[in-house]
Amino acid sequence: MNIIESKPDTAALDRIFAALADPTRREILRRLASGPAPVGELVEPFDISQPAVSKHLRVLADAGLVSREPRGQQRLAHLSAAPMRAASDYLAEFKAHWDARLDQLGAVLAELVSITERKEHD
Amino acid sequence: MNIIESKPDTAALDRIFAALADPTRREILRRLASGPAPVGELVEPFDISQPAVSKHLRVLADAGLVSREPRGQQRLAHLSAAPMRAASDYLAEFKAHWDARLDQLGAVLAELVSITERKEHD
DNA sequence: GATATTCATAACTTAATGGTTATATATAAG
DNA sequence: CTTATATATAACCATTAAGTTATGAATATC
Repeated sequence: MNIIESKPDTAALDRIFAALADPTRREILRRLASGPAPVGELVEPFDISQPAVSKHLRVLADAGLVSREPRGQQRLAHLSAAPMRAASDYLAEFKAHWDARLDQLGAVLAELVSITERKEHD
Repeated sequence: MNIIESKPDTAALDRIFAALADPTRREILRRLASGPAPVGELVEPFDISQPAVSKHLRVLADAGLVSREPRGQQRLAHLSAAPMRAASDYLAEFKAHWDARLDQLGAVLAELVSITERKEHD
């Protein structure tokens, strides 16, 4: 079986979605999108302790969403967005359904067209 | 502020991602993608109790991912995928980062910068 | 080498999650 | 009207999660 096309094992999706379910972690990811940062810098914007941020970073790293790079006495966190693709691919399976209202709209339009056509045939 | 373009409040994203973080719930959603189903039918494929499934359905409903329709003595669960769009939109912010080649390029550039800086300090 | 800085880890608390069994409620069927 | 079926809810248990404070380990600085 082709690794490239294989579906991600569900445990990986578990970790990715769980990591994304926390607003602090999403903020951290957003910050990292603009470049790597040491832990201290990631603590600043939040009203939580440094160990709390370190724990969030561990959750993100376990999900594969950040990598760590020792840099002197600090440890830079890098965004590693690749696993998000698995999450995005999962959601894409439902795209057809979240356009359902468009489908409904389509039905309404079809009905209107139908009515219009009937009128035209009067 | 335009409701249509407003970003989803973070609590909504919390619930959506958390709902998606459980493999049983993802299986339920996949089943519902092929049409509404009563609770009993959703229990069958799993080795867990009916109340457990009812609780999963409540989590999914709280996230807006399923709606319930009483139908006689059963309660049909319908997929309601619209909120997934918010999750998908969130992930889309990172698309530029999850391309593997861009990641590698980024790493290479970082390395070059690192080397350059070291040289500058010589 | 002593001290400061940066971060991780340990130990703990509280709350949330996912499961269970037992039971209640509502509708359907006899 | 009684009984069966479908589902929800309650009460409980074990595990995980998110936070805390205290402390340890590694690196930088004086």
